[in-house]
Amino acid sequence: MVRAPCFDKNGIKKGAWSEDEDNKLRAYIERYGHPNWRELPKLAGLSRCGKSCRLRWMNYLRPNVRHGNFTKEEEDVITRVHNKLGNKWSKMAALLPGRSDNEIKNHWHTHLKNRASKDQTVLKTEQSGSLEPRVANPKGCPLIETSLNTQQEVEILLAVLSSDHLTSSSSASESSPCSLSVSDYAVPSDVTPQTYDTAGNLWIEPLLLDDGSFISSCDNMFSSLGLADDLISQASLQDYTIDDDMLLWSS
DNA sequence: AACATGTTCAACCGCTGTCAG
DNA sequence: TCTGACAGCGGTTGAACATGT
Repeated sequence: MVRAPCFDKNGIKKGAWSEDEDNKLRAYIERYGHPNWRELPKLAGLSRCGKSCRLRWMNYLRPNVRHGNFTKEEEDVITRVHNKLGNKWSKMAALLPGRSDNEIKNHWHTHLKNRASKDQTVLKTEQSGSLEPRVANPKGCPLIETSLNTQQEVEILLAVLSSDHLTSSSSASESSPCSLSVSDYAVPSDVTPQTYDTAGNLWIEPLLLDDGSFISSCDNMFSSLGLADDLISQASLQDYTIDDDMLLWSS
């Protein structure tokens, strides 16, 4: 299921990697690292281009890379992130240790895409005729947009809490405010992706930042939002607005 | 058994973002 | 500010394998 090896006009080999090539690449990187992919193949004695070496290393040879079936949890992460961000395979890979962006992309196209489109159809069918905002849907995983501070206007994506923790303020101002209470549960010190709290009812997705990094703990999350500890411990965070499918919030 | 068609996934390709000079 | 080199990303390809006729 791989491309047959061949050589281009410059003598650069293409196609499937042999075991010998893998061994050379692995041995070289383990010894010297990969400060310069372009130079690496020459130094490692490989007739490959730097890109090909990088791809081979990142997808198959680097330590801890995992292959084989995706778990239900992994598929859930992929589906949710795809719903929010689209084809951001590298961001998904960052959330799934040991999985490469290429593998996630392949898995999406071969297994999850059709399933997701079916789900969308069902969701639209269920939603038709209803004026309920998506935040009311417990599994709707609403997006929350915010900014780190007023200067930066850095939008971060939150896909934070199940809407069990989001309650509409019924008095309904025109902007349809919601409150998000963080006082009802203990904030775990190390919330990893796909984590439930001890009560089993808090689900937190890691927070994806514009720079591609993500926040994987509550402490990290709240500090990044500029929330003081005492506020975290006691407050209901007010002044969200619902805009279309999103919760909007400016710090 | 032979062929056609569909599926899977490793690898390639082109583009974009970043950074140093 | 511009330019070139480089790394990384995401779309696409194509060959092996699986399944159907």
